[in-house]
Amino acid sequence: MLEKIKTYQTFPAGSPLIHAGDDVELLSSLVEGCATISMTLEDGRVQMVGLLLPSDFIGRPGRQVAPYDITAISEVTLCSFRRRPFEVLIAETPHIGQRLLEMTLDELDAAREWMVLLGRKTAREKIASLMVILSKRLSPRGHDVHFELPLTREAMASYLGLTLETVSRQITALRRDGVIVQEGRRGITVPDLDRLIALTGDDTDGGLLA
Amino acid sequence: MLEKIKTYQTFPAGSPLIHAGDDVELLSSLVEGCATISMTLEDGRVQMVGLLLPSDFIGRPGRQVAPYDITAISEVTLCSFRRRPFEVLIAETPHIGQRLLEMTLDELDAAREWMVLLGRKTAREKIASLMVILSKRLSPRGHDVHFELPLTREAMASYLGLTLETVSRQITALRRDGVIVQEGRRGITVPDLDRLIALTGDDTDGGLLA
DNA sequence: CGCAGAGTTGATAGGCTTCAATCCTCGTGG
DNA sequence: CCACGAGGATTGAAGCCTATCAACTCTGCG
Repeated sequence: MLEKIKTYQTFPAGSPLIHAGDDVELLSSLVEGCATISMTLEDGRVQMVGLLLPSDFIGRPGRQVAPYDITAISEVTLCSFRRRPFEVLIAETPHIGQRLLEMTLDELDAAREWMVLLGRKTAREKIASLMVILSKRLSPRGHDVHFELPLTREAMASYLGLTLETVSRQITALRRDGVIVQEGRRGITVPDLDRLIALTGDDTDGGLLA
Repeated sequence: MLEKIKTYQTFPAGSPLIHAGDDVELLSSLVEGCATISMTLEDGRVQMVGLLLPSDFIGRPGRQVAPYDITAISEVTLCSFRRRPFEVLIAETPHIGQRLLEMTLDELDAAREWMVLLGRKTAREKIASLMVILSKRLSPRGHDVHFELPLTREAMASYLGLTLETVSRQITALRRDGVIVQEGRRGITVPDLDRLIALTGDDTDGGLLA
């Protein structure tokens, strides 16, 4: 049934997909590429509050107005549904509603983990944490841990609550210490993931690190 | 039907209500008092990731293991339901599921707004933001803006990603500037709420400030 | 009265930001 | 084919905000 109302769209890198305050008529699933969720203060300071990778969902059933800016940072393909038919579908199929609640709870957990990072971690720990997150989401299973950074230094800074200079310095430091190996500007290999994880400052038992 | 499975319980200030990693058998609604949601790093640094005030919900349907510590910071009264019957109720009444999704989305929005605070705001802006939040939730409507701080300086520091000394200094500074008036250690009056809001750094148009 | 916990205030230090200059890298066009 | 340009990234120096360490004050209560 979803088949009937879905459409695919592709946007170039840098496209604003949604602007805070807009009326949102389309709910989407990110099929390919990478986008960011961000908020801006009065004087222009920006904080990224979410990173969207393939399989992530964009938009909220039951909410007309977008609370955040969403921007493509690589070429992005979306699979979109019009709001109304989708909301009807949810109302009729409790199972989908439950799944949506599950996803929202996961997002909430991720947001809270990120609050700990923003509030209490050092620059070094922040960078290590980001690398671990990206390793888990982008590195193919089973192989050596390797991935391409989908973010510029500026975007990383925005996500981590740092400046781009500090991000650059800390990445340089991690490379000097042999914790990561760089291939070109964006390629990252992690020779020993446990060593990287040890630098995140996270409590290694307490449940959340699934 | 909820009537049949609900029980009331009261806990003294300081009680740990839930410890991260625990199996949670009871879902609750906070009836009276104030509690905090917090996470702890390896070496003991603590970040509060949520503040629970009357009418807030504790626990997640469908999630057995608690991801956070929840602690009473004043005497607290909970209205609790056993997990199973409550989950059955949700499955049978889509309306409740929708309400739960609504509440979770609200929490997510609050968490993301807090990420901006933690990542980008100055100490001054953080304190001002907290005061505004507490004004909105604790000050009786229609009167002058006045409330009692439910948090110690340390708890505020934990919530704001600061130290308690910095919190104390900034509160002193706000009082010196006449933005707030203190009555005793905990009483706060805000003579001009707009002036306080102007100090939060928040963008005053873009949607989220409902 | 005196103690304990919460809060305030002061001095110092450190980590990150800011400002600035330079270096890469890659795509473009002469 | 290679020089050139522009945006991204790195590196350096200086300064500021907040943390840290420490002493002291206030308040309520046994």
